[in-house]
Amino acid sequence: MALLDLLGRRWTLRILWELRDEPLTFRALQQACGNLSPSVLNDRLRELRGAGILELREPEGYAPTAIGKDLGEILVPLDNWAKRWARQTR
Amino acid sequence: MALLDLLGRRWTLRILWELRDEPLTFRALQQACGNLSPSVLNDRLRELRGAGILELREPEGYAPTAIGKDLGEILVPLDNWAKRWARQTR
DNA sequence: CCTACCGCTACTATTTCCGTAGCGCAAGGC
DNA sequence: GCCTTGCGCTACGGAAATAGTAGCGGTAGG
Repeated sequence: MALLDLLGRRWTLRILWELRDEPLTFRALQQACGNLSPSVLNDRLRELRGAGILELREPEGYAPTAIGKDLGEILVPLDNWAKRWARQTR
Repeated sequence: MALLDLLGRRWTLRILWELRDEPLTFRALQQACGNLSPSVLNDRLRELRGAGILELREPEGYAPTAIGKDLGEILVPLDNWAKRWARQTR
């Protein structure tokens, strides 16, 4: 799975998560991720755009492509799992 | 999502993926991940054990816990998505 | 002109990761 | 006894990724 190499980078999953329901500008995305470094953010965005998962739509900002949206939906069961998991580890 | 911080580390997803259907020993797991450094592998294993997702079962090796198995199953749709994605980006 | 926002780059410091070697331990031959 | 094999794992130095801060060039509006 080459995908795991792409997703297994810091912030990649988080970025997809933040963009799951609305486009965000570069800076809004940066804030949403807790003011992460613009250098790293730009690296991730370049990778995700290169992979055809995200795109930059002026003037709304960054948004998932069609296939990117599908990937975003896979994160929903992941979120549900995370809630159960948080309940258990507490 | 604190989960994304945990999963958004190199090799974490890959480790879960490799353990999805059978337990592996430390070294077998290391091989399965392309001979990754034992130091990093041990870091990830410690984190995943601390999170209650994996456990070390003697003598079979590392295996997902009950809740860890559930997480592993979420990776299946992710794999399906990856196949479609690979077809498209080609 | 000045202000405000945009995407993004440059640079350095810190953290993480990689690669290699090898420890201590237990089990199985000989 | 004692040698080999495999186990989980640690130590350590160098390489690479990430973080943090400052600021560039561009556009739009007052």
